[in-house]
Amino acid sequence: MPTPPGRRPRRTEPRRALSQGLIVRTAVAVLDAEGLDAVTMRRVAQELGTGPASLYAHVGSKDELYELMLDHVLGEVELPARVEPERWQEQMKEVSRASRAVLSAHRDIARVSLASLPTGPNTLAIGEFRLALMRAGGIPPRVAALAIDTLGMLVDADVIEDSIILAKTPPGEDPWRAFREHIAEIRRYLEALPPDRFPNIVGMAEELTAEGGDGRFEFGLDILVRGIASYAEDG
Amino acid sequence: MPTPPGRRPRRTEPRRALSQGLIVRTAVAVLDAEGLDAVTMRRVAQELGTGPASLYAHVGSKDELYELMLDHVLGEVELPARVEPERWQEQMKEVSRASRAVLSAHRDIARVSLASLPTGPNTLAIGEFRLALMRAGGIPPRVAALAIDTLGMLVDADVIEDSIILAKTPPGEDPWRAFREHIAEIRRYLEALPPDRFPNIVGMAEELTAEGGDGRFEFGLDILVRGIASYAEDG
DNA sequence: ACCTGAACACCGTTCAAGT
DNA sequence: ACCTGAACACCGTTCAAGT
Repeated sequence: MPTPPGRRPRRTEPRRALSQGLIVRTAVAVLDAEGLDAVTMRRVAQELGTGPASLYAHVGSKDELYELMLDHVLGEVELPARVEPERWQEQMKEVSRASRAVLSAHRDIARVSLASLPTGPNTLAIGEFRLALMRAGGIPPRVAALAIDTLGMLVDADVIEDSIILAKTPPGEDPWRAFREHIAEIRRYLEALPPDRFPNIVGMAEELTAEGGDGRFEFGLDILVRGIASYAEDG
Repeated sequence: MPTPPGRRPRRTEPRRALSQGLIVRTAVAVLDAEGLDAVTMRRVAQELGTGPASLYAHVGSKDELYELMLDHVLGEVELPARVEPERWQEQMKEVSRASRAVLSAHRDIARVSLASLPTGPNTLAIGEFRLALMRAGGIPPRVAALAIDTLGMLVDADVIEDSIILAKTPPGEDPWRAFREHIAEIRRYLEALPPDRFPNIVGMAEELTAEGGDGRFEFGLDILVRGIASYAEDG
C-alpha cells in the first residue's frame, strides 16, 4: 500500500526509543560482525536508523562507548560461586581463562581493556573476585595489587596478539585459515634470514612460529600464578 | 625580494628528495611531539611540504609506516656487547628494561609492537639476543620460544598502560602531573564504591592506585625470569 | 529532554596526469 | 621513476533548530 496523501511516510523500522543500553548492544553487534574499527559513531547510528549526533544524548564520546561495550561484554564472564581457599591458585587460573575466552569471542575488544583503567561494574566484579582469591591465599595486599595488574596485562596482550591478525582477515574468508597462512609466511621469512646475524632465530624458526594459542597463554599463566604464590605469607 | 615575473614562486622549504628514511624520521618526530594518533599520512606529508599521495611511492600503507617507525625506534636499544652465561637472567632483565625505556620515550609506539609480529632488523636483533641468552641458560627451545613472546607482551603492555593516560594529556600541560591527577581520581572513585559488593577493592584502593611505574614492571619481570629459569635443563 | 540536519575539520587510499 | 592534484568514501564532534 502506498502512503496516503498528507500522511508522513513511515521509516522502514518502527522507531525504537534510543537508550544507552540499546546503543551499546548495537555497537557490540557491529564489533562481533566486523571488528572494533568498524564500530564508528556513524555506523552505529546508521544501524539504529538515525544520525551520529543522536547518540551523544546517551554516550559522552566514542571512547566512553568503547568502555561501555567492554564492561557489557565482561558481564559474560561467569565467576565461581565462591572462593575455595584450598584451591585459590586453580581458581585464579579459571577466572583468567574465562576472561580470555570471553574477550577472544568479541574480536579485538581487548584493545579497550588494555587502554583503560577498570571502572565498570562487571570489570570491577572480576577484580574483586581475584583480590578475594589472593587474600584467601595469604598474598600481602601490596603484592596482590601488583599481581592483578600483571595478570590483566597478560590476558589482554594475549588476546590482542591473536585478534590483530584475525581482524585483518577480509570479510568472507575463514579467519583461522588466514591466521595459519600468515604464521606460515612469517616462518618462511624467518628461515630465509641471514644465519650469521640471526643464528638462533633461523635455527628456532619452527618453534617460534609453532601453533601458539593456548600453549602460550597457559605458559604465562602458570609462571605468573606460581610466582604470585611464592609471596604467600602463610599456608 | 618579490618573485620576478614569469618565475614560479619557490616553496618555503627547498625541496629535499623524498625517501623512506626521511619519511620515517619525520613520522617519528611527529610521534614524539604529539603521539601516534597524530601520525597520519596527511600530517607527515604536510611536514615534508607535499601531499599525502607522494608518500605512497616509498611506503605501502600507513600500517607499514608504523612498523618502520617501530623498528627505527628500537634501533636505540643498546644490547650488551656479549652474552655472559653466568648472569644470563640479569642480562635478560637488562634487555627488557632497555626496551621498555626506549619504547616509553616514544609515546604510545608500543601499540604497534603489540599489534605486529617482529620483522624489522632491529626488532629481530633484540629477539636474537634474548634467544642467545636463554640458550646459554640451558632453556629448551620450545620454552624459549614461548618465553620470548610472553616477555615481549609484558614489556609492550606495561608501556601501553602508562602511555595511554599520558597520550590523553592536552598539549601544553605537564603529562606526569595529569597522570597523577588521573590516578587520584580513580582512587577516589574506588573508595566511593559500595563496600558490601566490593569489600576488597574498597579496602585496597590505596594499594591498587599506588604510584605504579617501575614497581609493577619489576614485579612482572622478576616473576617471569624466575619462572623461565625454572625450566633450565642443566646449570 | 531528546532528537535531527548540516556543517566543520579532518581521515587513507586511488588514479590519471604530469615531469 | 617519482611526484602531484583532485577525488572518493569515509571519520568524531558541535551546534542551532526543531519537537
